[in-house]
Amino acid sequence: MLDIKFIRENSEVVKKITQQKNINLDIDKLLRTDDSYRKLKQEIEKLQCEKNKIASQMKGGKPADELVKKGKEVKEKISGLDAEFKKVEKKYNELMLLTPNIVSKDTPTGKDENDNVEISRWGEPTKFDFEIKDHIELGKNLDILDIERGTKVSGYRGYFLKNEGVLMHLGLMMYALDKLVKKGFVPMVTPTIVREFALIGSGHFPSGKEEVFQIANPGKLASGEEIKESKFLVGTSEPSILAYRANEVIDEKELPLKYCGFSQCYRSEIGSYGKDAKGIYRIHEFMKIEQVIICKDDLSEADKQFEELRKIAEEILEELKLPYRVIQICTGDMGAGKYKMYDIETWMPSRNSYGETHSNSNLTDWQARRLNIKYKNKNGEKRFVYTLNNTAIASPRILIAILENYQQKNGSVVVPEVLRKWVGKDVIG
RNA sequence: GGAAGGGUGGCUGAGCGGUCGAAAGCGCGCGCUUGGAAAGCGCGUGUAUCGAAAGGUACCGUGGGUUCGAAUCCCGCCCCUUCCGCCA
Repeated sequence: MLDIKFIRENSEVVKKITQQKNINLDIDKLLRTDDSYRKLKQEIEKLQCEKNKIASQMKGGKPADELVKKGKEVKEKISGLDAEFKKVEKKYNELMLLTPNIVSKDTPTGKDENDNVEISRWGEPTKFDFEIKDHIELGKNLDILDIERGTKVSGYRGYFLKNEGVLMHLGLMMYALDKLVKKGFVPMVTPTIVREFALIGSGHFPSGKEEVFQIANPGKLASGEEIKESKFLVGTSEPSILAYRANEVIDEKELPLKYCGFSQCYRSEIGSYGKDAKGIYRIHEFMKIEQVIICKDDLSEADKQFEELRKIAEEILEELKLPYRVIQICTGDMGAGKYKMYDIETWMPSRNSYGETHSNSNLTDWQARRLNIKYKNKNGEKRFVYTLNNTAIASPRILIAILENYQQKNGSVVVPEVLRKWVGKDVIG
């Protein structure tokens, strides 16, 4: 969310960014709603003042008929206006939740992913002097990945990891976790089942709701039991970590807060049925270590943390010796809440291209406003915090890059050095 | 799953229809006292929103209702605690 005052005073800026982010939202309508929201509120407050005065005249003494009558009249007026106010307030809140964050000055303006800008590259696409196999074939031959039985059991986009596939998958998690803990991040195992407010807070709701699996629908079951509240499966531990601090005021001394969340992640992938249909690039569930930083509302501080998050992800890929590039995401490809965003893409030989493995975002106070997370600064003022996040590692997608880049002519796969401790061998196969 | 009791300010906790934005204690801040500190004493100490200000309004888990008037009464929901049962 943005500050409504900011929207009032900079409506042209907000309109422009709404358009640049391809968001279907009428800012003028928001402003009109805000206007009637405030007018109605003031009217109601005036009446409430009257109501309170009448009531206080009756303190102690016996109710005077005349006053009771007057009080009733005021009450009716209030309830009339209140119905109207509730409607306007609801609309206002809906529109506010859809309002996008502004973006950093260096964010490229663009329509879609084709306008993203590559800003750096590490390593060269791996060269092979033999015919390469893709991760599906490698995984099958080495008996570490079974997609056929995965779909048998789980359906489209299902998979099993087996043997060294599992050791590598979990080894990646432990490797990343270990690194982050050493860098001072607080490790967290977070809920993957969350209430709606967490997803509204992170900005995954209301737009993007179809991306999320809902696992409880309010209503009566055939058994007669009643489900009273919706529950959802998170697509990343970010919503859980942020909601962990919802409605809190954090002491400035505690900042920046650095968390790394470990969780299974669920994505419905509705709207991308035909996309990346093969292999384990686009799947319904995966594991991820996510980095989250909560810092004070200072752009240069946030930028520093943002770059730090990026550096950690790069360090991980470099230690895994996987070629990657960093892309700066343009306005049209960015997501409503983002102020600045990089994707890191890792070289995937079978795709003959880089594939997204990390996503790094600075949301400034856009999430903090939704979740009501503040900090108290040295002057005793309460300010909304800034929030940032980046992937540390997400698997099994990263296994595509590892298996394919590390494959050898005989079909075996060399285990990246940093993972050998967990896999227990140098070569698979 | 059964039974009971609860959710009040940074914390503990009183209030159970008007005098309550809310006692008291702790904590915190300022001052007095002191060689300095502790103790003691005095004063202050929630948030949001509208307003230039005076001041208004809202908030006692949350959403409704009753009432001239609700922290207090009634209902839904969320959460917590205790006991029993079941269980990875």
